[in-house]
Amino acid sequence: MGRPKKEHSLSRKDVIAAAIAGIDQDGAAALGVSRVARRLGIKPPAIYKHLENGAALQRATAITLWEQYLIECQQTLADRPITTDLLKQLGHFTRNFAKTYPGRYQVMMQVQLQPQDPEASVVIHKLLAFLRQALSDYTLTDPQLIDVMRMVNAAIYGFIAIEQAGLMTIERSPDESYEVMLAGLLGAIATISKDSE
Amino acid sequence: MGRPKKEHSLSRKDVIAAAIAGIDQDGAAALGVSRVARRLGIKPPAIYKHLENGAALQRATAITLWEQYLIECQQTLADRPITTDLLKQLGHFTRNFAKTYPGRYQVMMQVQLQPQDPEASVVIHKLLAFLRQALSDYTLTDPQLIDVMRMVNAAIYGFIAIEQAGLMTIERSPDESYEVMLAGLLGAIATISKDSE
DNA sequence: CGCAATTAGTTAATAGTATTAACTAAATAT
DNA sequence: ATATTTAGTTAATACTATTAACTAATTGCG
Repeated sequence: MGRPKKEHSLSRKDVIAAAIAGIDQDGAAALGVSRVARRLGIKPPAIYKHLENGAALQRATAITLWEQYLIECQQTLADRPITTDLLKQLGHFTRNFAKTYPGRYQVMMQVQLQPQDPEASVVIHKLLAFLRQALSDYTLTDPQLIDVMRMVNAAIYGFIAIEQAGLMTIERSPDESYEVMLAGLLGAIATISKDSE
Repeated sequence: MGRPKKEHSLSRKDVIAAAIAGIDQDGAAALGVSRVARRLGIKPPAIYKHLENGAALQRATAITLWEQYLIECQQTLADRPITTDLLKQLGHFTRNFAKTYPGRYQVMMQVQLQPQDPEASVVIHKLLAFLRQALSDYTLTDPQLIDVMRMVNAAIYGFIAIEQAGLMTIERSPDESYEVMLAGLLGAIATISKDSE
């Protein structure tokens, strides 16, 4: 038999949603053709009707995760008063996000997006726009902003990776340590910003 | 037949060396039980006589790569005059290393070392000692040094990942951009160092 | 020396993964 | 009503990791 029998068949979106649900339940390793198919109650080859192959499934899922992360981040920061600076709040949101959804965060950081892919390009530009807003205190050109995004993302990722690996050492609490790093990043941004004067 | 016939059998070191050779030739994906066994001319199960399982093979290989990276780095920086500051030179060496050995660098950054593992612990402490030397201009406590290593490693990794993914944008050359980021990191280190006064 | 234990392999089997090809039935569109 | 498209199927191929059972060569020892 070809199709099961009735009505509503699945879409690309459903596949990605199932992938994300799987990641939340079973970790980043659940992001594969077979695992996702099993969760949807279909056979693995059916996935190929919706996505080119396993790598495309990974990329599409990672892009969706970045989009959802950004939306959540914007909502969270919108509620809070604008007393402390936004970069620190962004840093804390991200660390929190990584703790709540370790699988999602791992996928976001490990799956390499392809800038040729228009979907990836769109979400990257959204992230840049948000970062510019969060850094409105600083004067940054577009390329400087990209430098900053790289550095911020990377530093936060590195911190979280080491923290989750249990590599944190005794003498200072991770919370404190994280504050110090975020402050350091602000120092770095100031340096970059000053450079252009 | 059990053993092939004669003399010299393989050691754990040989297995790891073969893994590294495979990574250099075919990329990080070559770091698997089957691929390494094929390269050694033995059957996959024989690998388990030298390493507990596939994950252990990955970790042991990553540790060896970090050790070799450190040795190369020390040699390279030892030759040069100490005119510019060492952190920048370390940054440039690392970016160069990643360009020369993309597979090795990917493995080093993606394989999570386990701090319980004494071998991993040893190499981490060696890296810290080297970084302290490179940052002798700054006054840093031990935990601050760890903060700095996190940040430096992560920022450089993020930069390189984005560069290798082709995500670099037009307006500024990657070289310039990298300089700016390293300068930013120095600013961050200064901030961290000042904090303790 | 000779025998036992260890070592480093083997083969065979299980189970999981991705992927392609050929097919089919339901839904859709002309 | 019929043809096409869609979303699935099954079957097959080809990898991957891992375990169990076995074996032959080497090593250690009385």
